[in-house]
Amino acid sequence: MDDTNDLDFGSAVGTPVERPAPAAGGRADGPEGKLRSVTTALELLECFRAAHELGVSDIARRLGVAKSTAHRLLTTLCLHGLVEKNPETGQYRLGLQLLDLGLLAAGRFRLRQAALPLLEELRQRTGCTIHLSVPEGADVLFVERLQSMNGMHLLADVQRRLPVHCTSAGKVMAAFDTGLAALRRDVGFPTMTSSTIRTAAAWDRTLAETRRYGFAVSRDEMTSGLTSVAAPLRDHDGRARAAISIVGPTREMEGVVDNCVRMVTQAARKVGRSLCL
Amino acid sequence: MDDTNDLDFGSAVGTPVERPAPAAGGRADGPEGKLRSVTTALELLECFRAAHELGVSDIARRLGVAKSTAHRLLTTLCLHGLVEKNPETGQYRLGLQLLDLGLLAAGRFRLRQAALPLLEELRQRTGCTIHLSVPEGADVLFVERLQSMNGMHLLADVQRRLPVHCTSAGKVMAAFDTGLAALRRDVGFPTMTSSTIRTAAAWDRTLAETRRYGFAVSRDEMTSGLTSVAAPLRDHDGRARAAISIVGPTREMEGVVDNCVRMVTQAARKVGRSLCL
DNA sequence: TGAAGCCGTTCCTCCCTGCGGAACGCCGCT
DNA sequence: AGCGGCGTTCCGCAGGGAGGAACGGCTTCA
Repeated sequence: MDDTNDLDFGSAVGTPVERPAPAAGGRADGPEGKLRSVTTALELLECFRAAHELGVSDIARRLGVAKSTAHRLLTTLCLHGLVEKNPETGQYRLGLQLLDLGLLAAGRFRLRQAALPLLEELRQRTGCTIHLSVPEGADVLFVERLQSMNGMHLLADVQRRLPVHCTSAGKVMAAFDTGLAALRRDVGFPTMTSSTIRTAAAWDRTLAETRRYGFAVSRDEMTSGLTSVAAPLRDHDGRARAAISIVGPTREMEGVVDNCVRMVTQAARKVGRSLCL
Repeated sequence: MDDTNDLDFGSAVGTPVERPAPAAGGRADGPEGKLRSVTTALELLECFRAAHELGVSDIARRLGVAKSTAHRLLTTLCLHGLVEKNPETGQYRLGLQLLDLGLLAAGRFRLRQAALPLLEELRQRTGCTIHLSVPEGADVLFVERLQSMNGMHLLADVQRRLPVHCTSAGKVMAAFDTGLAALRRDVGFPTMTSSTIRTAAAWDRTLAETRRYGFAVSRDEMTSGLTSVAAPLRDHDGRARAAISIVGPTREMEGVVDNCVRMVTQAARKVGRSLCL
């Protein structure tokens, strides 16, 4: 039926994905469709792979359900904008909201895919651990982490989610995302080490500085003994959507920060370009 | 026509969903949605606007439903690939299938949007009616039609969906889409006028020729007295996804076909480029 | 170190929701 | 007119889908 998904997604990508195979295309009772109506709703959407516009009866036939059922599903999906009714023809077609959700998902995936090779290159050239992160609430979430031996004992217990104000990736994203910066200001600045930013004034100062330079450095602000350098990935509006960062032991980073800044900035720019952000 | 401006929702998402007390008949009809489970499933997807990865309990809280309900929804969505479970964190995130569906919708919409200004330009420069079409089954579907005075009486009753073998747009798409060509060959070649293609041999010959030239002309093949010229919009694989065509009275088109070919080809190329197909 | 608090997952029960079928009004075709 | 499509609405019945409790695994804190 479908499954001709030739979009080259992260095949060589790190984390695998738990997914128990698509429900075998046939009608009949899906062996393990748990929520009937949700399942048929999704099958309904799949129908639009075959045709651009479809009528109620047509869909009912394809799904093997009663006309009334198809109609009910369609109006529900319409309400949420996943499907639209073409007033000219009275037929239904995929809606903008679906496009919107798809783009939401796309952002995350394309990001990782486009970034990975460059992250790997960074790791090899620096010998440090490389992070790819996105903002989430008032925190930064590490989407990808390429570990290195260097200072591993310090990184071993690093979380996947950290407050935005004590990581270089967080600072650089907040600098180019006023919403994110404000969110953290509202939530407050928990202290992690003696170097952690702890006042709104210091926060704003840091952001202004970061905006000026275009990158951020965090020295012992999250974990003492660890330094990181980050550059933002910005979309067409200039808003930061992600960040790439290099993390290493502070004492080993001392002399090479400038070099790291150069490399991470360049990598971020490259990824941004390849994504047409 | 149905322009994208009248999307009344899109912000209808944030509604905190007040739960009717369990087991109490407090109707009060949910703010939206006829199918409860489908609606909450979609609201669930919307949750991922706020955060990249979410856990079961978190989602249950956001939706105001029981943990088990959220879990059931998630596993169902997982089965269809709209959501994935990150085995590392045990959390859920948007899945590839969603991206895929989004792209499906995107194709249709971005196409029209990108093409419209160029179609308008074509209409003004040619004084003819301009069509933007996509394949659908073994037919061609007109997604957009910019009417002109020219030969209006002939076009008045033109359908929105026509067999692929008797329109220039259909021929040019079939030429660069073997699946489409085969589908029409299977379905057969209904005769519309004396000029209509009526054998598989003629069909294949026409397609080969079209491939060679990169455009197609239909003279009286659908409606006698009407001539059209079409150029394809091809994706990165070279497969045709849509076509732009110029339609006019045969007697007025006689001398200007070459000109039309030039213009329609150029317009198609421009649209293709702006879509990064 | 043990208890308490999360978490995700499973099971069970009961009632409401969402199913199919029938009926309606509307078209285009014969 | 009659027929056979369409999309839409209504209704009654039953099974799907809701919540809640229980379980095992984890982290946290006293």
